[in-house]
Amino acid sequence: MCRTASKQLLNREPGKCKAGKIQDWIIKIHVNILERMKESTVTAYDRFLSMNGLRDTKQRRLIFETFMEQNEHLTAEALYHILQKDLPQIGQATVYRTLKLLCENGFAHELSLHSHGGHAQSSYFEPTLAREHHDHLVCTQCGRHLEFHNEVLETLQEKIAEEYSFELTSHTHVLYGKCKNCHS
Amino acid sequence: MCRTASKQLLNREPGKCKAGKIQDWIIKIHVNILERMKESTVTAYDRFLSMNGLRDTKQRRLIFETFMEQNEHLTAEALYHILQKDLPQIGQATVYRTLKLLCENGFAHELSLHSHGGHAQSSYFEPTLAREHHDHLVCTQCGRHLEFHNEVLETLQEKIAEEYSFELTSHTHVLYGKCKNCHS
DNA sequence: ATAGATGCAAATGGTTTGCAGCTAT
DNA sequence: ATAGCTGCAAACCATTTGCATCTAT
Repeated sequence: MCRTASKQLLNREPGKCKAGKIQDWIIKIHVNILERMKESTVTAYDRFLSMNGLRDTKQRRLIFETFMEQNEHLTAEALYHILQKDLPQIGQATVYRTLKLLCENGFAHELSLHSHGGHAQSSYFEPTLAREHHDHLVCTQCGRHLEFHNEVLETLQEKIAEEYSFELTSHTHVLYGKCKNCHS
Repeated sequence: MCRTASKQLLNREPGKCKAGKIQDWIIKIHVNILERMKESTVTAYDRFLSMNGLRDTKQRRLIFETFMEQNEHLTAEALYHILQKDLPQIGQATVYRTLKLLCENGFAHELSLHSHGGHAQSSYFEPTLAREHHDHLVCTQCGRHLEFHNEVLETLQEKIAEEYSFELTSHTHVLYGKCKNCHS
């Protein structure tokens, strides 16, 4: 049982044999890395504030921390509702202003996951943090969204940009369709 | 001179030699194909109207024709201004309504080329017509946009969708960066 | 003390909608 | 005749902004 390929490592119960121990280490290291990243993000945030003469206010700090804890993207409105639990008098404008600030400084980025125009539809925000870059699959029926990442695709994009002498800074890539549950 | 590679065919003056003649034919055929496509689009439009009990009004026809002549994507507003020259009393609402109708029925599609949220920014529309599918490169500095098409990328998207059991219907793929002129 | 941040309410602006009158069928 | 269209103006709605007030520095 302990001879199984490393591929299967992560499906095992920990501590059962040497492989189990290795798995424990891996998990420990992983958690550690995440912790460090979080720490360094907070540090980066502090440095960012002081370097730009921006004030460390109660609401700004709370928005930053609450937002960074999210591992799913969410709308400004949704974040606002979460924040209200901790600080009832917080204003929507402050949330929007702070989110914008975070986006402009690499702590967050904004996504438009709606397939097409219509009434203004709210955009989503996600923390840049420890998360790898990813793009999205959106179900046009139930609205569910999945994330995907494909290295070949990323490389391809860079090549295309190069071909047109573009200095690539970001991209939007959303695939729309019907998800497993929604196409009969 | 007539021995040049076919690659160079299109840069030559027509009718100078055999290759010139071939070029003339190619152009003729190409124009012909475009004509036919245009014709069949108009026919499809007529059929679409009658099959759905929709009326063939002056404004609807004009919007359709004017829009289909565009070979660059444009905003509803821009189209509205063009239309006003031919039919001054036309209303924005009619333009929006018709554009929506065209999108819903495969004659047009809508693009959001703005990198990120902010105030509602207008989306672009482009005729489906004879144009191949393409995606966009947008310069975040000067706003210029280029089109690109990459078959590998398209195939890759299909594979990704398949991997997640998604029935793909459309996608948004925009690369943002600085164009040749804008990055010093 | 004071530049900067906040909360409120009003403004924005692309797009949609209600409605009374118009027009293809 | 009548169901569908149109133009107008008002409504929508996510986001931004002006401003008086508050607060980190």
